[in-house]
Amino acid sequence: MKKPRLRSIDDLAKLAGVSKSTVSRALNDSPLVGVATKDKILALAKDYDFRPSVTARALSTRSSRTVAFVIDAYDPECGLHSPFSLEIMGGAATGLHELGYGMLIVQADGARGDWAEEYLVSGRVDGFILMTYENKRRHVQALVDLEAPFTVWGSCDMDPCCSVSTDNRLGGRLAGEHLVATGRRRIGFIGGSMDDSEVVQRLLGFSEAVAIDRSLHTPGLEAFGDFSEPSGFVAMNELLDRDGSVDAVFAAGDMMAIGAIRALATRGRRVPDDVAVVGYDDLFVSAFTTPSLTTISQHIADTGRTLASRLVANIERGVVESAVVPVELIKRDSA
Amino acid sequence: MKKPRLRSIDDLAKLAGVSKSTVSRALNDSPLVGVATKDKILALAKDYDFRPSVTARALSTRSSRTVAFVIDAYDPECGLHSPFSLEIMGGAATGLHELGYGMLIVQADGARGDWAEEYLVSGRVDGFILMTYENKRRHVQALVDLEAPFTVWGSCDMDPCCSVSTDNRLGGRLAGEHLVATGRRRIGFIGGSMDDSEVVQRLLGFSEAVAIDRSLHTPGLEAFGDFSEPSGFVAMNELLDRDGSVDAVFAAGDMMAIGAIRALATRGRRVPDDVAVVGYDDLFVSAFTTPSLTTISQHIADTGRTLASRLVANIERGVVESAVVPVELIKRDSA
DNA sequence: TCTCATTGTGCAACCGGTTGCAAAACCGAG
DNA sequence: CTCGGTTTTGCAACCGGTTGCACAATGAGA
Repeated sequence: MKKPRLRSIDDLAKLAGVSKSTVSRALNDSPLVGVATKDKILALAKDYDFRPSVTARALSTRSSRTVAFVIDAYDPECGLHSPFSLEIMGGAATGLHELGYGMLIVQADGARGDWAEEYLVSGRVDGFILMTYENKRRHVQALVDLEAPFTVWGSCDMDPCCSVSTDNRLGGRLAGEHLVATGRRRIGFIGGSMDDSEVVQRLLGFSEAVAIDRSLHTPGLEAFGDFSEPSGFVAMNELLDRDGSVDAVFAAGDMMAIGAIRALATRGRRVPDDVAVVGYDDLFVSAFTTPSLTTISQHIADTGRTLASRLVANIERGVVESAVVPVELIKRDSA
Repeated sequence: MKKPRLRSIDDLAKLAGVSKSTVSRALNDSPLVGVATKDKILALAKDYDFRPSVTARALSTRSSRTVAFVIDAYDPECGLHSPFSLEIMGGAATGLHELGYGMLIVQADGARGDWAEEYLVSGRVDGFILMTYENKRRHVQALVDLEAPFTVWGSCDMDPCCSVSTDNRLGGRLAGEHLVATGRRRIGFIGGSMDDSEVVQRLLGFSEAVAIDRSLHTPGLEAFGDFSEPSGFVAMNELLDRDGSVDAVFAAGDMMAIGAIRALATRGRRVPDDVAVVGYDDLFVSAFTTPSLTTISQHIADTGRTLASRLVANIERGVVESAVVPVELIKRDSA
């Protein structure tokens, strides 16, 4: 039998011999419909493969069931080129889908906060997942001003603010302890900017671990990049120039660790024999570098899902609660 | 002066002392409004920072100005873990934004084609960008059956079908020629599945280049993976077991090339001194591997933009026209 | 001054759902 | 059989835009 396409809830209503309100209620599993009627309507809907218009629904309910995943286009750590952001995004997409939400990709221009209104006020999205380091305060402020539901990756001291972050201090300590335990004597640190509290915490934890013997790490043995690979390359060279006896480095991001390894290779140092390298993030590629990278895992995919579920909780129930996902040392070949 | 938030076009109409139709036309830059009226309305809109509801607009015009970027969750080359897909996605997001479209991330389940209806029929999106290898035919067929506008990455012989691909044969030839020119004598090939026409073409071009001297490459010197890094690792080991005198490999994907390099390192072969490696794709990370990867660039970001612009052309003007983006050899350290 | 185009503007229907409220249907108890 | 209460159902308004069509205003030509 030929089944004409059902355009709207009205068509389905006619077919079932009821009113559109009843159909609407049946499709939303409302208790205000009789069981028999509901079953009949649902069977019919399934039979005709009917899909109600999400647009109409959105207009009527003033909620789009869509959120924006915002990445700062020019942020080296969080831009569209950053493997880290992209992996978080994957996790978030999965989480949102499970919760029945769609995910829109938005590239924010660091300069203007205007994107927030563009997407929220126009009703395109119900909330935001924010992925940014460099302009975090500005972006968060824009969202707070708008009273928009959002979650943000990384620690955030603003209020109200639902952040999902990891225990950076613990991560730093795990890295330091591992290097100390494997007998390293001169351990350097490569960070992102010290304006970034993530970096500060990682360094802090790292220092604690190393502090059992002050000779292991001196404050001078630190260099800073921007989380990008080339900046890790540069930073490693700086460290080597400053102190040729370095026998280990802890980099606060895997891409920088990878850059450091490249610098070491260029200067003929073997990893891990001459210099051990520990990274931070556990990117997808980090298992496949040569040598594979020992690193602190932030369980990126889980983090993405958490960002998703917290945001939905905020949108639907007004719950604003930050989360901390666990970190873990992943032992591979580089240290 | 305090500016109350304008909820709708009606509010703005009252403010301007005109009807909502006029406001609607003014905002859409219709020629049916007087210039003076239009200017006045636009000024007012700007002043009050008014954003019309995209939802209402979508309902009325039956177009969401949103497209879905579909990735096959379980496809090793195109899943959410594939750097290649993610980079294309970045390009597509940029292109779509420039064209005033939003991009929704959809993870398709290879098994069911059901996602297409879910998103199109419900009016969530106007079209699809398809990123898949393994289930390409099935997915494309689903879209064709729905008469949905879409563009697909990679060659596609189905009709109607707007594909954006690269000249794989030329790419393969460039790789082969480079290896021959640098004096390699025993050149292996690592492909994805031969069911994949991309791979077939790359091998074909490669063979042409190498054919000037049949001894350079023998049909037996081929191994196949699935574009993932571990599969490249395995394939490289196979080649080495089969013929220890291999002095070069062309891998049909960068992740496999990276896996091959790891295998070579494990077995104590130096790259490029003992064995040269050429990849395919020019991923973001390929510049940062150790050694950095010589590869065939597909200009991934441009490709993403092209996917976007073709799709929009299809949606808005019904134009279905495939595109081929140029390839280029990027010389780095691995060959 | 009167016509007739030519613009410019407004009315009202429509897009396809949701939902408050009234009314109908049903039920058991008295 | 009537009554009061509990389900079920339907009507109609609403969400916030777009657009066909009728009508008003304007200006040029006769």
